[in-house]
Amino acid sequence: MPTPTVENYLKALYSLRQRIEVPLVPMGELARAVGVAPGTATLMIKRLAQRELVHYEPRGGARLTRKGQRAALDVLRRHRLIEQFLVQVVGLDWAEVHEEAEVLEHAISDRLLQRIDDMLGNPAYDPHGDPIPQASGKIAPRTLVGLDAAPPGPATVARITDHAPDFLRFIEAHGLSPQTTLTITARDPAADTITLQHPGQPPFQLGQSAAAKILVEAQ
Amino acid sequence: MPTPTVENYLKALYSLRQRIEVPLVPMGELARAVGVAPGTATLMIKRLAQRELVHYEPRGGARLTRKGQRAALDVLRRHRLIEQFLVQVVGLDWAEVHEEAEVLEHAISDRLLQRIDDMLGNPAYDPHGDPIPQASGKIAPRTLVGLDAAPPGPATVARITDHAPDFLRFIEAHGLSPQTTLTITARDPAADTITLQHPGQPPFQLGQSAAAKILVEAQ
DNA sequence: TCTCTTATTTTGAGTATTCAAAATACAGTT
DNA sequence: AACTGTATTTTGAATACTCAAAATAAGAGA
Repeated sequence: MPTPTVENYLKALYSLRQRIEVPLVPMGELARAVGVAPGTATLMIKRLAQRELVHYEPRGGARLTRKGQRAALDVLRRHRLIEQFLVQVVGLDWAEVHEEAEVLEHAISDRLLQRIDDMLGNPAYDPHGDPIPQASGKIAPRTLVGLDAAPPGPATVARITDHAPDFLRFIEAHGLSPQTTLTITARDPAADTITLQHPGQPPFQLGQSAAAKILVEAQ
Repeated sequence: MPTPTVENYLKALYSLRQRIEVPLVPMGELARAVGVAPGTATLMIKRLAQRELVHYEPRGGARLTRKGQRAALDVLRRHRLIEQFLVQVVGLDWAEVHEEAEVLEHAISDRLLQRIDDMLGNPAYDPHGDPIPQASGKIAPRTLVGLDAAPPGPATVARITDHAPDFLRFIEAHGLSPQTTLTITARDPAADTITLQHPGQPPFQLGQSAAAKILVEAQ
């Protein structure tokens, strides 16, 4: 029974390992992600290593063990199912649900989670297009490309990797929510922009860094 | 911003003061209600007194201040709205929702609570018939009598004061849920039972202590 | 090899909560 | 008025988490 704090460290470790493709997550990174002083992260990681949730190399960094990854996926499942529930059933704005889920994921019981999963019909993705791990810990595999790296032509938005409310509102306002299909009409490496177009609408530009946060189905 | 622990002490103080009609709640009572050792309760109450949430008389007991009562009603509101939501929207069994709400009441945001309140149409009562305090802290006043003290004749169940899952399942199985109307046909002080009857059904008995936990509208 | 910078670890200390057990106060006998 | 039982308070210690600042290690450059 990990505490909410422990769950947050595991979750952070999991997603940092996804982003940065490094064998070990350095303590500084982790501390920043969790929002604590570096020394605090070191201390906590040593405790987690004792519980065999992480593998820790002093001055090197840490990585989840299989056991730790299992626990992290469990939290992620709760988080994403709650997000989907809040949008689908409760009708909250998808820009707001991340913060809510951040807290509720540590409070929800297995029974309630199960009920929610049933109500939603075992969804595979949350409102941001993030895959929802199954109770077994399995995740539906998908190959996605950032909009910045996708070839010109038609594309279907699959996932938004930045959950900041402002960014999500921008995404929504520009019709870039998951499931939307649009056309990549041009790419300008010099200006660092790509040009997109919705059917029957004027084309518009997106900067490279914003485009990178929008993943589309790989053709 | 009280911690979950503090909220639980305030809630316990509030309901103990309802049940037992005493000016001060003794530390022993409180400790038992919160589930901690007596010394722990004393310690905590002294801290709460410093924060002006309770009035404390050493060797006498404690009672909520106006500020403390406000905070307690706030928790109670969250708890009961969550219960009503879980039964009404999520479809959980009313015997189970108490424990769920016990945890979620400390995790839910004001925004989500507001949304739930709207969805449910500002309910005045939760599934057990307990009144839901309004955001302002007001509670709809009602005069109820225990089934053990109600006069013979027709009666409408309004509130079940014992939230133990087993008892609630018993209540449900015997058609004694809130809103149900039935007839008190007899009262036997010697045998310590009262006899009830649903329209068109055979009468049945209830012991005095069980009957006391079932409140009906006072005629 | 020496030195410097930077990241990491260690140390000392604080908050919030808890318990067990010793000390104390009170109330009710006798 | 002394005695006893019970409830309460105090004390000492533990757990889980945190920070700030001092100490240390490792890599980069001279």
